[in-house]
Amino acid sequence: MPATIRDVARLAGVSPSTVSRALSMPGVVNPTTRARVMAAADSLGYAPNKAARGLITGRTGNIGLVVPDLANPFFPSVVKGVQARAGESDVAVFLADSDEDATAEIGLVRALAKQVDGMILCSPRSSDQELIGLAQETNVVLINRLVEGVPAVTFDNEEGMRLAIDHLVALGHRRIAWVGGPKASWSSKHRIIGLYSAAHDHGVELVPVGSFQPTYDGGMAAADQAVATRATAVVAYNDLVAIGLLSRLHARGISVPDDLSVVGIDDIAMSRMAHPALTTVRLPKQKAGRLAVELLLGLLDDPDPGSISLRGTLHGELMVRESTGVAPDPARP
Amino acid sequence: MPATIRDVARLAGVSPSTVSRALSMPGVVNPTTRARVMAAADSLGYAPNKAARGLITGRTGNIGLVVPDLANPFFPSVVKGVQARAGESDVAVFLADSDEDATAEIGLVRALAKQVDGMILCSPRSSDQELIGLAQETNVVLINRLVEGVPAVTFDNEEGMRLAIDHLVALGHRRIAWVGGPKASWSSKHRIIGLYSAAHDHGVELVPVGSFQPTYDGGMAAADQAVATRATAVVAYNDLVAIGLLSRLHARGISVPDDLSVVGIDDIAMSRMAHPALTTVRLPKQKAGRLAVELLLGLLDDPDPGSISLRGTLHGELMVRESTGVAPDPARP
DNA sequence: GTGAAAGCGCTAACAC
DNA sequence: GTGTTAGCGCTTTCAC
Repeated sequence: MPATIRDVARLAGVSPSTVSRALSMPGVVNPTTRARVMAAADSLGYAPNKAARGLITGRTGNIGLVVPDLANPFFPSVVKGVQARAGESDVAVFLADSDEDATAEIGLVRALAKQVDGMILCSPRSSDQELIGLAQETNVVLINRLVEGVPAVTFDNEEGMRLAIDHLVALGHRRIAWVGGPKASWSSKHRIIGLYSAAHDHGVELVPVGSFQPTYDGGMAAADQAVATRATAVVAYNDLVAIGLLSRLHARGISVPDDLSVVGIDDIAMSRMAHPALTTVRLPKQKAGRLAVELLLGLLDDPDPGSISLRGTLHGELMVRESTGVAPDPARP
Repeated sequence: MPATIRDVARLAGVSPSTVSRALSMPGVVNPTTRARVMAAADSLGYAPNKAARGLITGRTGNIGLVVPDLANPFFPSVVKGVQARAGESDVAVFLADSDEDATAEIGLVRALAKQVDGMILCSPRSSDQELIGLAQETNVVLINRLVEGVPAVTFDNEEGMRLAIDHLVALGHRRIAWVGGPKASWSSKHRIIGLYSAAHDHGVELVPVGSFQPTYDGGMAAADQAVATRATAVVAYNDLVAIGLLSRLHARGISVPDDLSVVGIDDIAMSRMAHPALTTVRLPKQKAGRLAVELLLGLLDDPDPGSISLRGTLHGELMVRESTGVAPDPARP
C-alpha cells in the first residue's frame, strides 16, 4: 500500500493540511516545517494520489490523445512530441487509437473526458459539428485540422506545397502530377490549394491524378495513372504514397528521378531509407505534439479563450534527396 | 459540469446506492427500478467518474504501458494490440515513452503506478532487480523480457532463429553471418542461442559480426563487416538493421539476393516496402500486446499468482520475400 | 502559520 | 430490494 498524506503528516508531526500546503503551496508554510514534511514525504516515498486530488480540484493532471492510426508512421512522432512535453509538466497521457473510425473517435473522447483535463485530437475523422460539440464539453486542441472556435495546431500546407513546386520548377519540370489523398481530408484540401496557386504563379501545369488511400498500397495503385499523365514529376499526398509510387515505378522499369521525379510530404523515417531516398516536405511532427500540449495547458490555466493564442501554425521544410532531379529532355524520344 | 450519481438518483427517485448497484451489479436490483435508473442515467448522459470509483474500489480501470521508443516501428504495433484489447474491456491506457532510458522508465512506472491497476512494460531497459522491485509494488506484465516471478509475454526467439536458418540452409547457404544488436538485450541473447543451435544442427557455420545499434544506421554500419565475412547470407538483429544493410549493400553494388541473402526479424510494415522486399521472421506484435493485457486483467481478477498462467509465448512466422535466394555458386570467381 | 472539519463522486457495509 | 452511513485520499474553507 502506498503512503498517504496522513502517514506523512504523522511522521512529520503535523496535520494533513500542512503536508498538503507544504507540497503544493510552498511559500505559505514555515520553511522549517516544510523541510520536515519534505523529509518525511520522501522517506516514505510518498507521492500524492492524483485521482483523489482531481476529485476535489477538478484537475486530474492527465490529458488524452486520440490518433486515427498508430500504424501510420506519422502519428507515433506526434505522440512522442506530446509525451515529451506533457512529461515536462508532469502530466500523464492517455492514448487512444480510433482505428480511422469517426464514431469510435467520439466515443473514446467521451469515455476519456471525465478523467482528463483536456484532449488532443490528432487528424480527427469526425465532422466539424461533432468537434464543436466536443469542444464545448471539454477542453480540446486539434492537430491537423481547423474548426471554427476550436484551438488547433496545423501545418502550413499551402506553403509546404509551394516549397515542393518551387523545387520542381527550378529543376525544369513544367508538367507536374498530383496524386491526391482522401477527398474529405482537411490537409488534402489545403494542399491542393497551395499546389494550384504555386503552379499558377510559375505558369506550370498541375495534373490531378484522382484520390487514393494515404498508404503504400495507395501509391502502388496510383503509379500507372501518374505515368500516364506524361508529367515529368509527381507530388504525392504523403510519403507513404510516394514510397508506394517508387515501388511500382521501379517494377515497371521507370527510373526515378531520371524518367520521373517524386516528391512526398511528411518526412517519415522511412523516406530516408527508401530507394532512391525520397525528396519530401518535412512536417515538424513532434513539435506539433509539443505545441498542442502547450496550447492545452494554457487553456487550462486560463480558460478565457480571448486572452491566449488558440492557434499554432507550423512550417514545413523541403528535404531534397535523390528522388528528384532535373526534368528529362523533352526532345528525347 | 457532468452529471453525478446523485443527479441520476434524484431524477429516478431512488438513492445513490441503488443507482450504483443498478449500474454495476445488475442482477441484484429490481428490474423496474433498474429500468428507471437507466433511463434517468442516459437522459442525463451520465457516466460514472472512474477516479472517484477507483478511490474506493482500489481499481481505476486504467492500465499503464511503457515503451522504450515509439519511433521504432516495432512498438506502435504492440501499442495497437494493447489498445485494442484494453478497449474491449473498457480499460483506458496511459502510454509513456521512456526514450530508451532505464532511469526514466522506473520513474514513469512509479508516477503512473498510483493511477493504474497495473502496468505493461514492453522491452524494458531496467535491470532484473529493478523489475522485480516494481513487480512487488504493483501489477506488472513484461513483454519481450523474462524475469523470475514476473508475468510476461515473450516471443520464441530460439524457434524464430531456427526458421531463418532452416530457410537459408535449404537455399544452399553454408556460411551465415549474424549482425547482432545491443549486447545487453534479452532478445539478443536468445536469438544467438537459437542461431547457434540451429547452425550446429545443420552443420553450417555461423559468423557473428559484432553488436550494432538496432536501427537503420546500425545496419548501414554493419554492412561492410558482414560482407567481409564472406558469408553468403546475413541474419540481422531486426528489420531496421536489415534495411540499413540493404541500403549500404546497394550502394556498394552488392546485389541482394544474388550476391548475398538478407533476413530480418520483426516484419515491420517497412519490410514489405523495402527493395528488395525483405525476408523476415514475423513476430505477432499486436497479439503480444493483446495477450499482455489479458494476463494483466487476469492478474487483477485473481491476484493469486499460482492459479493462472503467468506466461505467454508467441511464435514467429517466416515471411519469404525477395531478399533471400539460393546461395551463389562458390565456383564463381 | 497551522489544525479541524467538510466534502469532491462514488461504493461497501449494514440495517431495514 | 433499497436506503443510510461511512469513508477512499486529498484540498480547502474557516477558525485560531
